[in-house]
Amino acid sequence: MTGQVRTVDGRVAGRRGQATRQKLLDCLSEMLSSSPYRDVKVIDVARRAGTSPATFYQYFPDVEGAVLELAEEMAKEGASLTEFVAGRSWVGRSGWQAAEELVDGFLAFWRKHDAILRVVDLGAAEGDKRFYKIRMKILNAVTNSLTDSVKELQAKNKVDKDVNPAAVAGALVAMLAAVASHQKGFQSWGVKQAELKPNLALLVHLGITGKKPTK
Amino acid sequence: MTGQVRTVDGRVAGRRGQATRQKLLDCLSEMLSSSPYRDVKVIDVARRAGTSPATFYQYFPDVEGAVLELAEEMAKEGASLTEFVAGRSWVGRSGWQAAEELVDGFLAFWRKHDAILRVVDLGAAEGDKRFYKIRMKILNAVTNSLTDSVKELQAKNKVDKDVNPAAVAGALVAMLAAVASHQKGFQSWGVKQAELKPNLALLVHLGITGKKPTK
DNA sequence: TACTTGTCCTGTCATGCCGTCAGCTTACCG
DNA sequence: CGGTAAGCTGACGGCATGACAGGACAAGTA
Repeated sequence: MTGQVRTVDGRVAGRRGQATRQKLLDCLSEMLSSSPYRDVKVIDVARRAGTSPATFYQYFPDVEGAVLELAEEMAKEGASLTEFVAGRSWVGRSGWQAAEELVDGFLAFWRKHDAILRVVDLGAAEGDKRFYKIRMKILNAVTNSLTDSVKELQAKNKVDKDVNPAAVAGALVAMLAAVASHQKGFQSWGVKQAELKPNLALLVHLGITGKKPTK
Repeated sequence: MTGQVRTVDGRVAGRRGQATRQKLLDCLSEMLSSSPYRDVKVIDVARRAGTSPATFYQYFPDVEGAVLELAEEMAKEGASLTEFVAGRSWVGRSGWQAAEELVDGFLAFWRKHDAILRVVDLGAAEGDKRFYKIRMKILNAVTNSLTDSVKELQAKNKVDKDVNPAAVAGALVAMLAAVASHQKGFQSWGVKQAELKPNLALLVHLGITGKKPTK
């Protein structure tokens, strides 16, 4: 599709160029993890990458542009979240297992990419369509899959008709995302990591099936 | 307690000073609603308030400092969220009503303060203890109240013993907060405002009581 | 080896925001 | 009316931004 990586002024980036570009992205990612988004400056990223601000501007229009690039990378990896939902059974013992694995996978993914996800979340909440789309891309796979699960259960009369599958699925996914980005916050309520997971799985199971899980 | 409002250099602010200070806060609030947090500059806020940057720095150490002030204001108002939970019964028909009203109140509060809440969320997620505390202050009231409700139901053997009340309450509150800040996002999944609320209430009810509501 | 070509990087510069200070104006009080 | 403290701003050094032209470098060619 897009194929070649291009600089801001239109040239195609070669081997060396792509390396510097990637190094800048890596350094930006580190900076995002260690300092507030608002304080991440082009000059700092460039310095850390052992290059100059001018070089940065050759590959990205601004900090936000580079962040979008990072986010796209992550979104690709996020496709793997689907495997925790697609084609799973939500009845009986396997339903509980599905819930547990979904929670596990979600929290792990979020923890791994927390810095960039914070920024994506902010951008999306501020109404920036580019960030919004990326957030969708990550969450859609899971949400749609869960939506289908609920619809199926509805068809079998195992879930009430007045439940809106998309609303429930979306809310559960939002819950997982929110809990994941504030994982530390739960410790101050006296909730430990290990305790959090089964309780989240319980909520997911309850939400999808309307019933308590059989463990 | 604190009593007087003070300038950065230690003087007490009088009538006129407080007015300017408040005007700066108001303008900052507007700016936060209309442009990305990263792009909110002191000079813009000052200009909008019809004053100079130097004046801004007389009352606030920086943009973040002023935002904290706004957040504190909001947190005070957030205390009113308690009324949607404290002393409510979660059994039978009134349980459903409690869930519905909690969801309603929460969404309304979030929609009203979305701009500042975005920033507080970001700050908290980035590990800034000041923002973190404010977020706590708002959510704690609701979370603790819900936690108590679950504990009560557990004491009456209406909820399983292996449920961690704090974890469930925290997760539900996080869900409400997350859904509230991405309300627009749900529309692209084909979920309308009006449909969202009852489904959220359902999830809350399921989470607290473990049972489907009787409407 | 010398020359050419296109990629890659940086020095430099105009612009604009940051954050501080000295100093001016305004309000209040005896 | 003079003193005092509050209130505001112009001005300034410092730093980030973003654009450009030109130098460094690698690879291919003769």
